[in-house]
Amino acid sequence: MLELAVLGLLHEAPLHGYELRQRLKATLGTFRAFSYGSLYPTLRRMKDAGWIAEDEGDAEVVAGAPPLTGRRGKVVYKLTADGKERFTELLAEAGPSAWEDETFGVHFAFFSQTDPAVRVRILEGRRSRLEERREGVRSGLARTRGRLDTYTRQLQEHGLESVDREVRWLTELIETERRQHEKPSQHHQNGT
Amino acid sequence: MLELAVLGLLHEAPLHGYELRQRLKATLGTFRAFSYGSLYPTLRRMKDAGWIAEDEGDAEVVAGAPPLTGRRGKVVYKLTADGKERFTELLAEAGPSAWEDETFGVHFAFFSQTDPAVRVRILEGRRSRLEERREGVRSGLARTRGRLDTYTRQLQEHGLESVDREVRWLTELIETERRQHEKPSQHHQNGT
DNA sequence: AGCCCGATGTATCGCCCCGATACATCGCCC
DNA sequence: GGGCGATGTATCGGGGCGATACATCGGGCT
Repeated sequence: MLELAVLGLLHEAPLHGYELRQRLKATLGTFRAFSYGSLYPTLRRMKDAGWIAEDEGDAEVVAGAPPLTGRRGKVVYKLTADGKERFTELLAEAGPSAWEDETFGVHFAFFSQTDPAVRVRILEGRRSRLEERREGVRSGLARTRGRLDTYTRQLQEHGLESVDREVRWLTELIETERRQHEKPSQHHQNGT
Repeated sequence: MLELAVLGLLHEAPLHGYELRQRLKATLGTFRAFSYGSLYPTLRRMKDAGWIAEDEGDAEVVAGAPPLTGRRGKVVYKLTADGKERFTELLAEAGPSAWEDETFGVHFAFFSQTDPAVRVRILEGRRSRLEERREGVRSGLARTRGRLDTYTRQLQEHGLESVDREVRWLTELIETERRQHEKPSQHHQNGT
């Protein structure tokens, strides 16, 4: 997951760890943060795998700064060719894991780099996943009607509404996608 | 976390692992599941710590079933005295960790066993945590206005609305709590 | 009668991520 | 000249998750 996010951010510009984290927060918004405790090890893993590389050569971007005594300084990372390939690969995969809570958000954040058909696939997958969950909670609520204390019931209902809200959001997004999808070719409606 | 949840569920009745998981899903609703991969190790840890104990003696509840050749059978767990104490302790703590996403839900699920004053503390803590987050995202959105691509912006806005919705939910709950809090003794109504 | 399958049931393993913590420097204000 | 908050890199322990393995039970299908 973090791997995909890092790939996506570095795809736009080289960054160092700290900045990467800021961008992560800004890009993913409310639903995910990724601590340094995950970021740095991931960066190391990705470097070892060859997806990213240190970009020490461009350190002169900060040349206006003082001589830097013995200091380690920032480590700027950039995507390698393999990394770009890997990014494309991950974006195109879009398996069932992509409709999981956390994963979905990361995929969504990089939708502008994603193939339109894949976008729709992910949105629909996410939606049906949520619909299943909604049904599960609904039937559970119906089955235990009355036997639940106030707080538990309220928790369930609040969750239910949240899920429902996201389903409606996804539906809107899917419709928008389809509308834009129609332009390249002619109008043609498809079934399931 | 799981520890608190298990304590809470066993506080009502002895259960075995599988059933515990079902209850977990039914009680926590949409926001958390807890896999067996966490449950069983936790059960072991808690047993070692002395909070829970195997309740093999009551295995006769299923006495109607066949002789059970050499089968291991269900392992039913129940709370020990220490476990009950621990549960009460955890419920009363309600430190800042209790307003974190995952933790809050678990605490909330057992609100009916929680001291009213603590309930309000948790709800308010949770609310201010969310308000901070909301402000962060809001200012971030304002700062990067326009420079964001459609999808990233939409993700942020959706998240923002979700947070806002939960804040309103919490506010309602807090008001309800306060109203009930006002007549701790007897018939003495007329509120704010 | 024979068979498969899905629900019930316990358990482990490797991986990922988080929070806490440590340490160092920078720029700035007082 | 001192402190302090932001910037910056890094590690560690622990908890949770998904995948997986294995076993039994009840029921339905043929």
